[in-house]
Amino acid sequence: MLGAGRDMQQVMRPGEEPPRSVTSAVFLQLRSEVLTGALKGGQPLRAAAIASRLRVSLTAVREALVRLLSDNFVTSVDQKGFRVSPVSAQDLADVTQTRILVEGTALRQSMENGGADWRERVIASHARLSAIPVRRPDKPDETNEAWAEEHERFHLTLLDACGSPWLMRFRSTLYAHSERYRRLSVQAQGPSSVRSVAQEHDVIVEAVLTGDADGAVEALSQHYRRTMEIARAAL
Amino acid sequence: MLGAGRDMQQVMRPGEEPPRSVTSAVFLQLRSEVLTGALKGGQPLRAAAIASRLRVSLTAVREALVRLLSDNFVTSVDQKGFRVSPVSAQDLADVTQTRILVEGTALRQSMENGGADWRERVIASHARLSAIPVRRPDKPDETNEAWAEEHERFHLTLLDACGSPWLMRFRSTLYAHSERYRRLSVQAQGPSSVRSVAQEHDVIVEAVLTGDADGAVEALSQHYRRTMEIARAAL
DNA sequence: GAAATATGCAATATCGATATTTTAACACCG
DNA sequence: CGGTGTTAAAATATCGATATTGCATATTTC
Repeated sequence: MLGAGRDMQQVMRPGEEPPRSVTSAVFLQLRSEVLTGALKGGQPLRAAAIASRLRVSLTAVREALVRLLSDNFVTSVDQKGFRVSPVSAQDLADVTQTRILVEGTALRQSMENGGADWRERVIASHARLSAIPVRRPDKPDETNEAWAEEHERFHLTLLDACGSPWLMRFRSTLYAHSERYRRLSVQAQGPSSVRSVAQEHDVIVEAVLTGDADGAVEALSQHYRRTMEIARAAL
Repeated sequence: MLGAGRDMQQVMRPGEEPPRSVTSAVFLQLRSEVLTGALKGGQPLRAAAIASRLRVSLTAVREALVRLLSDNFVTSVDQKGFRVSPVSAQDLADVTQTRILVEGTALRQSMENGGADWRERVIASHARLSAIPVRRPDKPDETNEAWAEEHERFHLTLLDACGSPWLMRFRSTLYAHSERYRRLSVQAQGPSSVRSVAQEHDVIVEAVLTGDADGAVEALSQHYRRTMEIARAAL
């Protein structure tokens, strides 16, 4: 199965290394499937079925499922197995609000702590992101994975001078959940609505470089609220 | 092993049900040992050794270890196994600061959303906590487990009207880590320093009942900063 | 003598098989 | 009918054994 990564398109996250164990490979695969919506919220995850589908032992699948508990992508009850965590409008609102709290705080601290090198990395990451189209011309109704990866890297860079491993940990989880909702909405509405995400990023970066913390946090918050509004329509 | 819970004193957390699987029992046991300091920060966790100590299979131990990753009580690297997460002054500061952010926000929201029933539960929980001595007369150099459980229940009650599952989830993790540091400091300094924790709780409750959100958050923050100061001395 | 490579051992990871528990279908009784 | 107990099937959880990997030490090579 360690070779299976090659024929199974997986959602990659910044700084993530290729799996060095079967369990990790299964974990990445299942996380991808939850994230992209191949596995739907509320759906039971039957270890045996997954094991035979991925040609892997039960043990490896169980361990991967337990790992998914960390991010709250699955839930479990003793003797009753695992389920994909459900999606809901309430959860979307909660994810968004909590994310604004966590990332807003982290952004402020990043702006305080970050030096010239940090600002340069923000500029560079922003430039890289701007160069990637949100949708690929050949597949306009799916998420462009290259964009998605660079998009997280950009938001990560904005915050990574904050100096708080705990905030960054929570950020990571909340980002992943936001991303699940975003992908759901992309699937639901097709290529039609092309929102001006790029412009929103521009506003954030400008405020950051100006040193306007309140403005930057507000722009970031708006960015997430808009993401939420669009995703809510898709539920 | 499911019977082993009886002869292994375990740290219980509010609302936690007794384990219905071997894996859960091992998980609770190991979490207790990390929390109480029986397993020290940085120490490798050898699955085989734990399995034979607890008379349980490797699989159960591995699953329990993977579950501990959720709370960041252990870390792991593929092919290199598991380690107890280290403690440090920086981490203590980060836990405390992040906790103040999360719980401060949750407390504000709780005060907005919570009705008369909530305020009554706060009063009741505070009363129950006040009736339990911080140290048991017979074992003055250990944590009184009954107090510890009610103490978390009190802090939980303060926030549980906030309406944000995500904040409550993060709260739970941060509380557990704070508790680890607190227990380290109790062991380090013995029964000598009896801080006026009860008074600090009184101040919080008074502000809550008065409807003074800023005061309540500030009192809560102070409470945690003092906890941190004492714990820092023990590192 | 230092760097690179082999070797044995200890620890991790994976597997297939088995035990236990839940679930749902169905008969039985009130 | 509605509830209750029984039981077969399905799913989860656990185990012991094996394969794989990493690490420290010894050995070779330059």
